[in-house]
Amino acid sequence: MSTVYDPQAVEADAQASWNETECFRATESGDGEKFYCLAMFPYPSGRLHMGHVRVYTLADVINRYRRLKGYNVMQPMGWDAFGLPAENAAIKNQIPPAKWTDDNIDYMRTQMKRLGFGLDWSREFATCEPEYYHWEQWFFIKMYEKGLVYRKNSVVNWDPVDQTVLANEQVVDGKGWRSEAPVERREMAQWFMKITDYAEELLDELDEMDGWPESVKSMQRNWIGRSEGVEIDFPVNGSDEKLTVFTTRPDTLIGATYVAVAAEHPLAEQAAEDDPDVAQFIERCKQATTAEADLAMMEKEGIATLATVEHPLTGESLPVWVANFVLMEYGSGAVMSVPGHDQRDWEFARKYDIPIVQVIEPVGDESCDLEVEAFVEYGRLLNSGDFDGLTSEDGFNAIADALEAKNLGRRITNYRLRDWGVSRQRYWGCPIPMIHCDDCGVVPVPESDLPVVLPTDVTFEGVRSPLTTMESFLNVDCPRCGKAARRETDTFDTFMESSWYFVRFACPDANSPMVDERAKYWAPVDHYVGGIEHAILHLLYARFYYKLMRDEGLVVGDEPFKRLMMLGMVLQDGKKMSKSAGDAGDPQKLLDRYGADAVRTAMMFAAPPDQSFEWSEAGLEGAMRFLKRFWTLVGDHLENEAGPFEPSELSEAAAALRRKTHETLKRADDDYGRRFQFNTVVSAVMELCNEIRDFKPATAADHGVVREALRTAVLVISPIAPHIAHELWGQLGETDSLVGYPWPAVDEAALVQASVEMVVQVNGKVRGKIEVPTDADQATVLDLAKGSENVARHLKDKTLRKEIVVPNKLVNLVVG
RNA sequence: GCCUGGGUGGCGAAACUGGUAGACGCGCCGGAUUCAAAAUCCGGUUCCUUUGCGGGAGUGUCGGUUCGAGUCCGACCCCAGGUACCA
Repeated sequence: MSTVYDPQAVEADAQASWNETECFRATESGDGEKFYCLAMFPYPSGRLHMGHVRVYTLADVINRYRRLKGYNVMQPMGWDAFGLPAENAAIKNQIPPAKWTDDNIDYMRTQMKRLGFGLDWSREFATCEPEYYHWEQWFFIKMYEKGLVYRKNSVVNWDPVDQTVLANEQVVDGKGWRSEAPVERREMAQWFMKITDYAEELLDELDEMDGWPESVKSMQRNWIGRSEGVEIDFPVNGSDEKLTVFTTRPDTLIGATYVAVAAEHPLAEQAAEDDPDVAQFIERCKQATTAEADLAMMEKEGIATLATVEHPLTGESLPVWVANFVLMEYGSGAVMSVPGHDQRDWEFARKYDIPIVQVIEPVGDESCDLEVEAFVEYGRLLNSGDFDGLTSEDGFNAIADALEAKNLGRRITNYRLRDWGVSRQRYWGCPIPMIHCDDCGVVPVPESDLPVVLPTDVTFEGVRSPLTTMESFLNVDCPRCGKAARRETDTFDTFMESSWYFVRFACPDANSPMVDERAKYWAPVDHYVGGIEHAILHLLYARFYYKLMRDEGLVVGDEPFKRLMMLGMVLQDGKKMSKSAGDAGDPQKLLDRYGADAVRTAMMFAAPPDQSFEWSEAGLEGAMRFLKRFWTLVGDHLENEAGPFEPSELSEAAAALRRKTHETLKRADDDYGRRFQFNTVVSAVMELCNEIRDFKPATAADHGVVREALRTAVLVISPIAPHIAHELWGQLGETDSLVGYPWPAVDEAALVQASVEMVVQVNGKVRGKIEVPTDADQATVLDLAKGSENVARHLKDKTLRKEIVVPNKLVNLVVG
């Protein structure tokens, strides 16, 4: 054994051995219960950054730990290859997106291999390959035929100078990032998938998902946003039309003093025809982005129209306003306003001198002063005619009944969740397999003509998608009537690819249909690891897609991810890595200098998985030092002859080391398997190594105890630092592969201690420590506590009022 | 704005079920080794006070519950993620 730890040599050897035995290649016939371990696949942005190192190391730790526990583990890797950055690179550097993407994949794959992840590379694919997106197109048409796909108008960010649609990210301070022209809201026909049909199931199932963090379930619940309320019709005066609004507070209906509609609402457009001021206001409303955060923080503005509606219960005439905070995308694009009992309406009414009427009074001691703010709590109805005196709950029902009786309203369940808009006006994505025919309208591409292949030999002229001007792509015969027609040039949202890739990994070569029987063995994913930034969108779309696939008989079960581990962000300059500029996050130079094990150990040791932290190289030296010490510890030990030992005949010091060994084993098992906290596993192994260092073995039996401790340390650290563990395992004379070696049982007898230290508090402050026999009775403990010197001083001349004993932990003596 | 997290020494953190706050590591200080340095090894290291024993304060801020609060409750401040076209 070399006395110097050389990570480059050790790591090359270990990796060669894994490649040779193909120990990470997964098959359905493997021994043990199946375990599908998956980290969210990366977007090939260029080089790995420390955020990637973190997520893939964490997943690999779980992978390797599960193998030690006897599972048949599958851990694949692939590439989420479509996306905006490839197009930006193409526009900037004139490199075709396909080439840019392929180069990035090659570089990142090499880096991943260098990190020693136990991946089954035979399953690798990139989503930009026609063999993959073929099935996405196929499935989309299936869903179209099923009525779960439809087309409607929806708002986009329009850059009037570049004549193109911008992503929210490409809008900076309301201006296009390249043109710097103010963006406009513009409506366009787009494809949608009916995720709202599954809203109830997506919501209700969260309650059963024990393997998901509460915070993520809570975010998804709020995002889906189920609410019970009433849909109310306000007849439009001078027309047969009705203005329909939704409210969760019909108890406040009598207090409605106006209604407000979105700028794109037909009533607003009608009003604009007669009133240039309204027309001008509507134009101004278009000078905004589509981002909800911008809209929610925007100054609330509006303009009155001459139109009025009739209050459905009082018959009173209410003015119709056009307001910038009402959005056509949400519900019906209209709201009723009750300024007395809704804070936003109150502020709006104050600003524009609209009457504020109180129709709810508090029943408890809440303050209510409509001069100061709206009263938004539930209470008792007043100024509401026949409904006066009812509680809000009863008023809700009485008013809903009255509306239903007049056929001007109905109780409904409303969801905040909106249907999934999947159209993107971009080049580097999966072509939407639809054809536009002048005679037949929209016609799906026939199954036999799939896939619609994205041409990769393209040049960017300006910023618009090359597809829009590529005649060879555009021109196609209508599959229905045979006349000349045109292809859809929009591509899919990239969340489409990431919504089912994890099923495809089970059978990456399946070619009819999208997945085969192997998917039923591997899916669902048993442990899914990824960044917290995906808590809502990706995970919700993937859950939805899995249900769609279930309903097609392609997968079994209702949910795609049994256990979910959400990682905090690795920050750089206070920002998430994928957003920060430069390549300071590139791990390459760290791998060259310290090796993969040190990088992996430092990353795992830095923080618990769910916590965000600022990456710093400071921990690398420490990790490297630890690995060197570990190496030397084993080397020194091997100079001695280790013999067998009888646990009951060990010296006190040797028994203490054995106890530490088995405590470490127990703690690590709990941290790996239950708590999913790996920084403390590293600490535990460091502590064990420190105790081995401090132990002075005198006999062959003592060396045997050290051997057991080192063997345990190697096994426990192996999921985190697998290369050095592979080498030291062999050095310690083990001939079986460490990958998948059975995790040893804890010797409970080794954990038993004769006495424990207890803390003695007086009035909650620590005043002494006592050594007592384990599980000593209360009287013995109290006697020892009161007799301890410093404690006795604090008890002197005081009256003992209370004695609290927490067995084997502490005593608290309360004096007055 | 709204939803979800987070805030503990000089720094990364630990404290799992309300029971010794700061394990483990980084950094720093002192020592050994060395001609010297690097590397390595040993010791110390929350702050204030004390020669020492000890005493006091302390987990973002303010308040509460409790024998006892980093942990539970209420209000607030700051930071991060998401906010439907970044992925």
